[in-house]
Formats: sequence, structure tokens, C-alpha cells
Amino acid sequence: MGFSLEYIDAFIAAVETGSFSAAARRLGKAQSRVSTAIANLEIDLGVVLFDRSGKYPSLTPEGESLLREAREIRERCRAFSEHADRLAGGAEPMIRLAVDELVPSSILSDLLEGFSGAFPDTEVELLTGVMGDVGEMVASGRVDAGIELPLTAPGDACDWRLLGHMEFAVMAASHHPLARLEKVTPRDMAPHRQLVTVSRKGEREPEAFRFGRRIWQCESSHVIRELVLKGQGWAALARHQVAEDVRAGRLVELPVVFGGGSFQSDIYFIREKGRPLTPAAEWLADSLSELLTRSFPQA
Amino acid sequence: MGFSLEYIDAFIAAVETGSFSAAARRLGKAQSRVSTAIANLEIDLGVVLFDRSGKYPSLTPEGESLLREAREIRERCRAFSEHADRLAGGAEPMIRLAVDELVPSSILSDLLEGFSGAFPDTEVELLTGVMGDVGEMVASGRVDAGIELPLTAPGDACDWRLLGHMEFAVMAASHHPLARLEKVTPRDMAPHRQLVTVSRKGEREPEAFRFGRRIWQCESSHVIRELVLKGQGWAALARHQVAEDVRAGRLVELPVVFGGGSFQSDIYFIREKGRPLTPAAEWLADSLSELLTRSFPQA
DNA sequence: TTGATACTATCCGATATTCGGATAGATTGG
DNA sequence: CCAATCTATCCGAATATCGGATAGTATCAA
Repeated sequence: MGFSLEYIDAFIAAVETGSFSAAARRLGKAQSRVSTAIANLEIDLGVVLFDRSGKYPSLTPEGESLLREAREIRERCRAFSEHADRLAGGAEPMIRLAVDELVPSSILSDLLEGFSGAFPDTEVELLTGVMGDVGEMVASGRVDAGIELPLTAPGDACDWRLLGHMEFAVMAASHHPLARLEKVTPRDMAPHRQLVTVSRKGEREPEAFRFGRRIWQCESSHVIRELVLKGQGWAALARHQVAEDVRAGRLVELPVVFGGGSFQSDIYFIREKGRPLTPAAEWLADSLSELLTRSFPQA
Repeated sequence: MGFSLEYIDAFIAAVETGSFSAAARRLGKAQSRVSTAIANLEIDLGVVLFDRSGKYPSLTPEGESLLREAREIRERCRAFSEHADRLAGGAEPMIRLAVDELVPSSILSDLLEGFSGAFPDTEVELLTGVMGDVGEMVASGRVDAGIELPLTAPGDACDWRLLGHMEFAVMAASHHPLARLEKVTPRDMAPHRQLVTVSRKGEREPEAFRFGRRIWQCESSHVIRELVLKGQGWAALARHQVAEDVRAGRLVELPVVFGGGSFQSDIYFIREKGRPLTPAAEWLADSLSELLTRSFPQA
């Protein structure tokens, strides 16, 4: 396989212009170069590409068959070169992202669909976490940016930007004993199992929120939702996550009568402290801001 | 885009072997060549591919991002070269085929599936015809080979090979008046519309087969089947084509009491006279022979 | 038929590139 | 600190590529 890209170019140009001379003019080279290039390519491939019996060369069936693949090579080289140009122009080869599990997957897919259009060369690594896990991944450099729903306001370990708020409510299955009460007090809730989110670091909802005498801790809010649906306990769940369950009557929001804390969590875009905002990260922050304020408007 | 395939090879080999020196050994070139090749590629792309701070070079993220596309270029070149080798070894770039419409599409798809495996480089052009149309396309050079169900035995215009037999029967819808008769004579059939296949050349079933006073001629046997199903007339149809209709009771075979000709048609593989059998055509003939004798065993 | 035109293949000398080898400097591991 | 191995660079020789010139041929119009 001793052929060079020059030969491939000559082949394609000769087909497209209809003659070796015209191909030479298009390529800005001497006619003899195109002639020898194609002759060399033919020798190299062992295939006659053109029928030269007439004034203008015409593709042989073999040449026609090979033309597609020659164009494919050219196309791959062009893509390679353009990809390199974009990288040379500052495009990031990869961005690593950590996202709180509670961010709806519909928003993520919208986000990434748009991203792939705006940054075709940037690969994406997308990790999932809950609560402080996202912040830790950003702080440790495991990821470049994250979407966090922290228990407490983010400190100065990261740069952050407020994107919106997510509402939570105390939920139980409609067939759960608590679902029958007009008012629900902590004393009512205590005998029943409470399902609590726990992060990989061991963070949990604050003590003031834990009324259950029996507590199961679970990292995945999706698993918690499943358990609540099955009547295995009650939990504070994001409203958007269970909206369909509530509409269908599978879950009910418990009418709790205490104000033991906020049922709202801030959504932050966070980045490693001090690192300059890359174009991709900036795009992600802006796009996320727009998508989230549509779904979770700020108060 | 002044890079050459040598550079791409050096890039890939350096990544895979872990050092420029090892890459040079693998490629059978001097180490200096690999070093300058990669340096030139980096200059050309405007991107630093390797971090050379250590003893062994390590890919930068940009290099990693570009590696995939470099491999893709190499892969395309390899495919191009191998395709050319197969063509040089006698593989045909294209085969054009004409097939009688009555050959079941299941056989055709089996045939072409096997063909694409055995002849990956050979393009296929597949035309459809009825009766003598197929033979005409072969004789005129419009196609390279054909599967024909001729009205009369093929003459010496083409080379031919008998593949099997297809059975026909006179059919009508189960709600057609003729379907109620115990025996059906030509006199019974005459008042009802007969649906007759006609080729593009104007061939029809022989005169002795045309009992209907009112005749519709139609090229497509599929359309004829539809018309018969709707009770628009009766027709001689291939048994395999309407087996499901008969089983479901939508069509019935008329118990005709005359022997006005054979209800069987020969299936031939035909090729242009004298042209040597190409490997692809030979494969097609053999494979067809096997597929057809399974579905339409020879007497 | 003939001449004008545009094409391809080939030869040519000049230039540019590529080649392997040698060498200097750097890194790693014992 | 030394031996081994790596990269980058320089070098002369070999090779490939360059544009231009030229001969031979197909096509078309007069």
C-alpha cells in the first residue's frame, strides 16, 4: 500500500473534472503530475482505473467501484484535519461532568444533544452522584464541572453559580397507613420506616429531618421511589420526580404540619476553583441555566 | 492538509508501541523518521500529540482525541487497498441481474444475503420482469444474468441452465361464482373475466389458455392476485404465491377438467451466449440452484 | 479530408523530500 | 552514579516530486 494521498486526490479530481488536464488545473499542478500519479496508483493497486482509449478518460467499472472508497479516505482525512483545527483553536478534547441524580434525564438528554451539536469534537464523561458527592468529584479534579444539590450552600472550595430550585415533599404510597391521616405530625411518622438518601461520603439529610424510628439509607433516589411506591416507607422526594405517580394516585403528598426545615434545594453549577471557564463549560452552564429555569424556576 | 499516510502510520505505531523508537522498529524505519514524522504531523495539525517530558512519550488529551480518526483513516486505506486487491484478483465490481417476478422474494433475500458475504465488493443491480422480458434483458446486455420462466424453452440466444419447476393452478376467490362448481369447463369459465399476465414485450399466455371472453392483461402477478382476491376474475397463478390465500380459504383452486396445456413452468438461469462464467455469476447460479430445488424440486 | 484544439504519456533537469546512520542530550531504574 | 534507552537533530546520499517541453492521439468543425 504505497499510494499517497496525492494519488487519491488526483484520482478524485480526474473523475470529477473529466480529464487529467482539468484535474491538474484544479489541483494547481502540472498535467504530467496527475498523469503519473494515476499511473502510479494503478500500478500500486493492480487495477486499471481509467479507460484511456478516447480523448477523455472514462472510469472503468473497477475504477467506479473504488471511487467511493477513495472519496471516503479523502473525507476521513478532511474530518481529521478539521478536528485538529478545532482542537488547535482551543476546543477541548473532553469534558467530564458530574450530575446530581435528581436532575431529570430529559434535561440531561436535551443538554447533551445540544452539546454534541455545538462541540462535535468534545467527548463527554458523565458521572452521577448525590449531594456532596458531586462537589467532591469537582474539588478532587475527577470531573471538570458538576450540577450539585448540596445540603448546605457551597463554600469556597469551588466556583459556583445558582441555576434554580428543586422542590421536595414528604411522600408515601396511597395505600400506606399515613396516607389516611388528615394531618401528619412527626409523632405519626415515627413508627413508620423512613427512607433517607445517603451519599457515598456518608452525608444524609439533616438530623432534624429524620423522624423515623426505623431508617433505611439508600444512595439512589430511584430506588427510594420504588420502595415508597411499594409501601415500604415514607420519604422526602423531589416533586418533579414523582409528579406522574401523584397524578396517577399511586403516591400522595403527606400533609405534614411542622416546619422542620426547608423543602427546597438549590441547584448549583460548580467548577474547580480558579480554573478558567473553558468554552465548553461555559456553554454547558448557560444551556443548563436555561433548561433548568424552564423546569425549576427560581423563586 | 499536507500530512501524508506515513505520518499517520508513525502516529498510530508510536501510540501502540509506546515509544518512537519501538514504532520505528515495528515500521522497519529509522527512529529519526518516526520522530520527524510526528513532529511534522504536529506542525501540520497545529496540535501537540505527545507529551515528551518523560522518557516515553505520552498522548496528550488532544492526541487521544485525534487517534480515533487517525485509525479510521488507516482503516479506510486498508479497505481501499484490499478492495483493489480483490478486484485485481478478478472480483467483479458489479453484477446486474434480472429476475422473474414470480421468484419468491424470500429466496431473493436469502440469495443476496449470501452473495454479499461471498462477494463483498460486488455491487448488485436487480431488475424484475416477467416471461420473455428477462431473456431480452440478458440478450441485449442490459443485465449479466437472469432467472427466467419462459413461455417456451429457451433457444440458443442465451446460455441456460435448468433450475427447477414452478407449478401453476387456476384460481378464483372463494366467493367467486366459479368456486361453487364441482367441475369447471372452458365453457363455464368463458363468461367470467380472465386475468392474464403480459410482458413488456407483449407476450401473453398462449392462446389455448385464454378462455375468458373478457380479458384483462396485467404485467404484475401481484396485482393479478389482488384482483382475483377481490373477485374481479380468475387466473392461473403460481401455487407458492397463493398458498397462504388457499390455506386461509380466501382463494380456491378451480377443478378444471381439461388438459389444455402444462400447468408447470421451467425455471432457468440464463446468461449471455458465449460470455465466460464469472465467479459471481457462477456462485449465483449454484446458490440459486440450491435454493430453488429446495422450494421447487425438479420432477 | 484536413486542420485546429485539447487531451495523455513520457522524458528531462532542477528542486525538495525522504532515507538511514550518527550523535548529543535527557530520563529512568538499579 | 552508571548503564540502558529514549528523543531530537544533523548529515550526506538516495529518491521522489516538481513544472515544462514534446510527441502521439482523439475529437470536432470546416
